[in-house]
Amino acid sequence: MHPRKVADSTVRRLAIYLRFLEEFADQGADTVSSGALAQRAGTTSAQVRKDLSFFGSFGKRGLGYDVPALGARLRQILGLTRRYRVLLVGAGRLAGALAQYAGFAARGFDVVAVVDRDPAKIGTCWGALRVDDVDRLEKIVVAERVEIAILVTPAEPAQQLADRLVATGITAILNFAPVQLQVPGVVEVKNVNLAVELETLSYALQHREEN
Amino acid sequence: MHPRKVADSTVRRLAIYLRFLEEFADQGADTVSSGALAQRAGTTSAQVRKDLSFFGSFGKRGLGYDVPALGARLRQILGLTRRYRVLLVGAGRLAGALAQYAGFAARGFDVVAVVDRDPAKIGTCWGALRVDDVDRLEKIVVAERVEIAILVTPAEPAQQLADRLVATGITAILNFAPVQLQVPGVVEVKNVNLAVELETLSYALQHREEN
DNA sequence: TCCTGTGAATTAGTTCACAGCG
DNA sequence: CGCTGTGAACTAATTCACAGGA
Repeated sequence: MHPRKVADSTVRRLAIYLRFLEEFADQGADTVSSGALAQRAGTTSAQVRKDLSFFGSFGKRGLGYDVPALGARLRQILGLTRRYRVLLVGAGRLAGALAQYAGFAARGFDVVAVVDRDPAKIGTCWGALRVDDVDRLEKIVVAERVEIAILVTPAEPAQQLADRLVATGITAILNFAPVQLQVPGVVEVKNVNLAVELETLSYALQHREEN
Repeated sequence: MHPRKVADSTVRRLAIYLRFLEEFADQGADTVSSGALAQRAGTTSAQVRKDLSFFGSFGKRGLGYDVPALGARLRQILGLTRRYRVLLVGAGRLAGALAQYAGFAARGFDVVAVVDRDPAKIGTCWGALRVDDVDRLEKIVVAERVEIAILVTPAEPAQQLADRLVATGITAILNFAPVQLQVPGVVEVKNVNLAVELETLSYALQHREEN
């Protein structure tokens, strides 16, 4: 049922399939084929079937997949049957965008606190949230029962903040700082580097004509 | 020199190496070994050497790589020896964060225009930028000589906007909308899906104990 | 017949290991 | 010696192709 190790690329695609499954559900479809999902997700039907097969077989031959059932199963696989309490470390513009981002709340990720170092930001309100002093990070993690931290700081303080987060027992970090965080093996880190994304585009532009 | 096809994963790592190379340069180092770069970037020395070897051999055996020379070469490979004119399509909070993001400007990506559909946003100013009407998208792309578009809209209008961008001749799109854009083969698209990143974290949390 | 589930084949990507140059 | 550059070996991921159930 749960294989030892599933590729990160597979997990990402499952999340994407779930998004399109919900779209199909909204349109009232009750079954969907691997081919139809693949088309929406930009992959192949074999890839969809293989990805799903790591977790069991939920399709009906000749028919496809039951839309609500597969959706429920994907949510279960992805751990989306419950809500998560998220802390934003850093209160810059990007943090502000993430705090309001409907896509997080819709998937069960609730931003419950924001901290920053800048006295000018501390105490200001973001909707229902109040920006707190980063000095109180440890207290906040405990009091708010934070499970996931999103690091949205410059590169320099990121490692030290990660160390403090890990010390409080946080085991999941989404890192937007352009550093490779050193953390114990039990801590899950996913890195997002927006500049790198643009740089891969400029690479592609640069090299396109040369083929 | 420029192989037919270099893996996306390699290009991403090159961008990351460049970031750490600049750090080494700031610290006054004049040479760096593949091992030192690997440590910072969270990979192996063999991986670093292999990645670089796709584009030539710039190291000195027994010594390592010349920091400024390798930096210049990586910038050249990644197409970062010039500046790019970027259009933001969508003027939400995330777009606002991207418009101000120092990491883009530092790498040569200049946001030269922002468009939105919402009359309440059109005409408002973001620093030196004025939010323009999305109806004028085609005119703006031409007048501002836009080369890269960043799509920061909800899912629904994204494909239609991509079609319009492609029609104007844009060949590079960074897409934050949770859809798989259908574009001609000459157009480069990179997708960023922030919710998917959190979902891979929740997957990891869900499955960690089960090993 | 249609579409899934899955071994097998293939392709892609990473790591090894060592020859060779500074 | 030390560290690069690179074929060879290995591992991972994707695609093929088809048996088999609805």
